[in-house]
Amino acid sequence: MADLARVAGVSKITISRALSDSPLVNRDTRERLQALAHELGYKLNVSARNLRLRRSHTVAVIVEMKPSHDRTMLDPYPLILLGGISQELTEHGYSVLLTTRQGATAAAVQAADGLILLGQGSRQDAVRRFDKLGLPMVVWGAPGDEHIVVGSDNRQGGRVVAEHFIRLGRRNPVFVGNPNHPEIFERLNGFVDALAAHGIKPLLIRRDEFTLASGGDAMHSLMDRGVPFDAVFACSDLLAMGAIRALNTLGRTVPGDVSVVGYDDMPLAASFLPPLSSVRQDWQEGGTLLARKVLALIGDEPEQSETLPVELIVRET
Amino acid sequence: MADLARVAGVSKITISRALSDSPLVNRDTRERLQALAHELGYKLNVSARNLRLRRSHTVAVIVEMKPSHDRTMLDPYPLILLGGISQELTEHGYSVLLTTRQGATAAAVQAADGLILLGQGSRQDAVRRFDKLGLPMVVWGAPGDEHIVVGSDNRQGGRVVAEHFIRLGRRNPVFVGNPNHPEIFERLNGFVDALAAHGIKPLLIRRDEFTLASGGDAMHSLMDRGVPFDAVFACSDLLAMGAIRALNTLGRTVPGDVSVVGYDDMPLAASFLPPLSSVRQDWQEGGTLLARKVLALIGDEPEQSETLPVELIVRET
DNA sequence: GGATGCCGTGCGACCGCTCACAAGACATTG
DNA sequence: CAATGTCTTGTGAGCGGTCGCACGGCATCC
Repeated sequence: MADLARVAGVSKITISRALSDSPLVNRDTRERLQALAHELGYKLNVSARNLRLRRSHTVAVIVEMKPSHDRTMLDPYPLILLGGISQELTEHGYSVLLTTRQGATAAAVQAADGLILLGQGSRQDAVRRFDKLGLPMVVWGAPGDEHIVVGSDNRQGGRVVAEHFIRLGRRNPVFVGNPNHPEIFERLNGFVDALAAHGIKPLLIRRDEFTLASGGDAMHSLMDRGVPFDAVFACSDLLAMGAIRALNTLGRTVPGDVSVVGYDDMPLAASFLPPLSSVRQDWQEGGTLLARKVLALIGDEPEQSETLPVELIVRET
Repeated sequence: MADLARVAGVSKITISRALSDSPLVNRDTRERLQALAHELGYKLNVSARNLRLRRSHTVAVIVEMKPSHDRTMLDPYPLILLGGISQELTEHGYSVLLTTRQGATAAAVQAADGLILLGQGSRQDAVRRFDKLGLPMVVWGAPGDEHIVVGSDNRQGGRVVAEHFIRLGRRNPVFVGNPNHPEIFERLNGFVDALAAHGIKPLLIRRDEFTLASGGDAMHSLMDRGVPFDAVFACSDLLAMGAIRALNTLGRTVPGDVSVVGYDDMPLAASFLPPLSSVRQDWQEGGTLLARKVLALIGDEPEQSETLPVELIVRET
């Protein structure tokens, strides 16, 4: 910058002002200096500016990346969140620093202006760990009192499925999933409450893995125990698909004998045989919202948790 | 750090050295200062260090994130790459700065010590754009002369499928995919070459989208044209699944009448009905390799392109 | 005419860290 | 005893920006 100043015949500070479009410098000078900087291929030193301004224009996104550990970062859908976040932050001149929980001790994270936590659903302790960094922070998941949380309305998700089953005349619904996970616990709650209004109490089959095998396994154990059931609410599409396959093998038809609803509405759900009914969340919007709230917090504006509506996509199952 | 130094009764530089485990300071002093720093909750100012050291310990990963634009960042599998990259970089004290091509002009990218490009397969021009940053750079994709590239052996991928078809006695194979994409072009080449050794010339059905619908559509157009075929090599699992569904609808059995092989071996492939044969790439290893090579380049060590072997998983189709 | 104001620009300091270099304490050597 | 070396610590500078404050030039006002 000193070089540039010498070439242009002005002082460093004028360059600095010109490049940041400050109205303090004369319009003509400003444009001349900007053109010159561009021409000479001048690149601002970000580290220097970060040091002086005491901010980094960076938001750290901390994800759970351990494979096969309830919902992992490698699931495609949570990743659309990342897309939404990235887009929104980029638009506002911020960068995304991607880390795992393990890597979050790395130096660069501490330099971030804000924090977004994804997929930490079942680990409130992990979330709390980041409190002490004292950074503006927004969390994806089920709302709680401790943090600013953005998430889908999982309770509504459970409710709409319950109402769907009621409408179909189902009387013995089953819930398959892991209620330790706060988001799924909410789905279960919504499901149970809405059914209770009709005097129905669903059966809970606890399954921690979100896999086809796990869904199939759940159906087998149900049949083995001889429990009567005519509807399955699986808290992921893969579980639902696994369940349907298993039911067919076991000689029960879907949706004839049993109705099945999944969660997330993954692209394949529509072309599954039979096409899978599923609850859709707006991940993209969620990401945008997460980003917007961190930015607001960074700008010292007050913010609050927010819940996004979900939509039941009724197909054949 | 000055404060810390005052409290500890030493100079700034001794603190600095102690915290970076420099052997220059006495072992006891070092441990005492480290303990003190930890106790007082001292956090190194990363921006200051970056400025002084003229490096950021950050690698920018540039992905293609536009939805529905050949392979997008939102496909799950390319994302395992990101997992591998992240893990390897974190282990070496580096951070991942995630950006899209659009966001890559943002200040922070220029501060990165290195660059990894993902999913820019069909846009060599885009890749070239980053050359002028003059940063150590590694690209995922098909090998070329211009850059250091890490990628799967797509040619081998095509070859093993060809050999598989030959072994099954198929004489009229079809390739479905987008040959404009360099990686897929390689698959096609390997496929064509291996078949040529047996005097067979496959048919190419050009499809740009990697969707079920597109796969089905390809089969319909084949049947409409009355072209005889007994094997389909689809360059993605979704295309393959769509093709199988369509073939069934059209009254042709898989694998009775037609053999089908997909690509990527996504988790659902194994539980598809019938279980899908597919070519598997080692994404995780690819990510690790990408990261390792950037780090080497950053450390001024010479590096070269590398190709990873693929594996044909033969299932029922 | 001098006081007052605005506009555009520049000087010097400083953000927090680490480098080159120096220097004191002590042991070793001839 | 001085010369030399090793070990440990400190001094001052500077990485490349931006902030507070000051300054000169010109128009405006009474």
